[in-house]
Amino acid sequence: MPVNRNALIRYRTIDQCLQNRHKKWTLDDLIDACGEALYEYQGIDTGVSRRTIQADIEMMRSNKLGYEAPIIVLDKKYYTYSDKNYSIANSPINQQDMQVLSEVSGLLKQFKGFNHFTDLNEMVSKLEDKIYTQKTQSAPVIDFEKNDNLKGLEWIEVIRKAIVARKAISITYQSFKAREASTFGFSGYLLKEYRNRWFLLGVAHVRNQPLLNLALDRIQSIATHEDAYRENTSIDFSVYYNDCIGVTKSPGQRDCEVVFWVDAANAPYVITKPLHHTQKLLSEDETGKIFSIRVIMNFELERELLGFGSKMRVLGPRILVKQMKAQLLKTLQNYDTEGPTLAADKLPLNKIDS
DNA sequence: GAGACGAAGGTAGCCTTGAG
DNA sequence: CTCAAGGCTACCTTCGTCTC
Repeated sequence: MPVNRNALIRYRTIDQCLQNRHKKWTLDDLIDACGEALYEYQGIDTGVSRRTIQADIEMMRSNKLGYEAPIIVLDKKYYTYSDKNYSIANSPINQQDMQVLSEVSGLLKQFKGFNHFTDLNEMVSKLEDKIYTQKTQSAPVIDFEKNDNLKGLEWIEVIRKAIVARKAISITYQSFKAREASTFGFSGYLLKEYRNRWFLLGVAHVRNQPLLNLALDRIQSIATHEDAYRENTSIDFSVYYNDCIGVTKSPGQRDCEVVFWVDAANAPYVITKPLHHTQKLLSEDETGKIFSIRVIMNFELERELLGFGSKMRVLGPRILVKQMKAQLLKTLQNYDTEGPTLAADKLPLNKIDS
């Protein structure tokens, strides 16, 4: 909504007049006050018409500028605010913005409960907390895990725009394994967050290239690309990650039943925060509980399970048990045998050591 | 950089409506 | 009858774009 400078001067003047409750303000008083203000700030000495001030009051009363000023007329001629604390200058962000945020928050709420929209729950809570903070000017009451220093966050917006506009992009990328960065055309389909790290799924413009998963922190630059966007015709991303923990997944990989035991003290953590939405409780006794999940075997699954250390034992499938054993043996060896060390004077001094 | 031009938006004036 | 509110429209101003 375009508002010119003169109009803003008039709104502020009317606001200041109506805040001064020692004087009774008629329409003519407001016209005079606005005329004076325009002369003072803009050198305009032609005054301002009755109709213009009426329109200004109407505009201030409306929500078009987010003011919704409670202007009332007493005794058929005296203008005042019904709320003596009201001022158009009080809004930390304008009320229209607030309303838009509230509406968006309400809209996102509708998606709560759908599995593939679970990420939105978090966003809605963040949004609501932000809005609450703006409304009350108090400190946030929800603190979310975040890592502002994470590399690659700057690419999120440019990638999101490219996906929405269905435009191919040119990405310069260097994986942790690669010695040198390479540049290629890319059609992005999905931005995905896992454990505070962002990934981009799509296809590189190389012949017969399968679906590729790029970590945003390894992207060095993004530019526009002349190639036509390659549409995603085969993958339904709303269910693509349903059989998987994390983001690592190769095409054609089949899920399997992973069975694991968790000790009695830690089982409640697994019950209240399931490793996967397919998690089932198979059996329990006083020592612990046995669960199963149906997922594909990948790096993230292994890492998740290893994270429980001695509190968990994988029971199946056999190949995973073997892998876990091998990893844990290697972990033990890392502590037992001669390995990398840090000179004593470089070690941080912790109270707990002394 | 200056001037011409058109589009968009702002303002004024006239008018009607409706409440008290 | 008075006055606030608001619809309609002509005119004015401002701003961006184009051309020289």
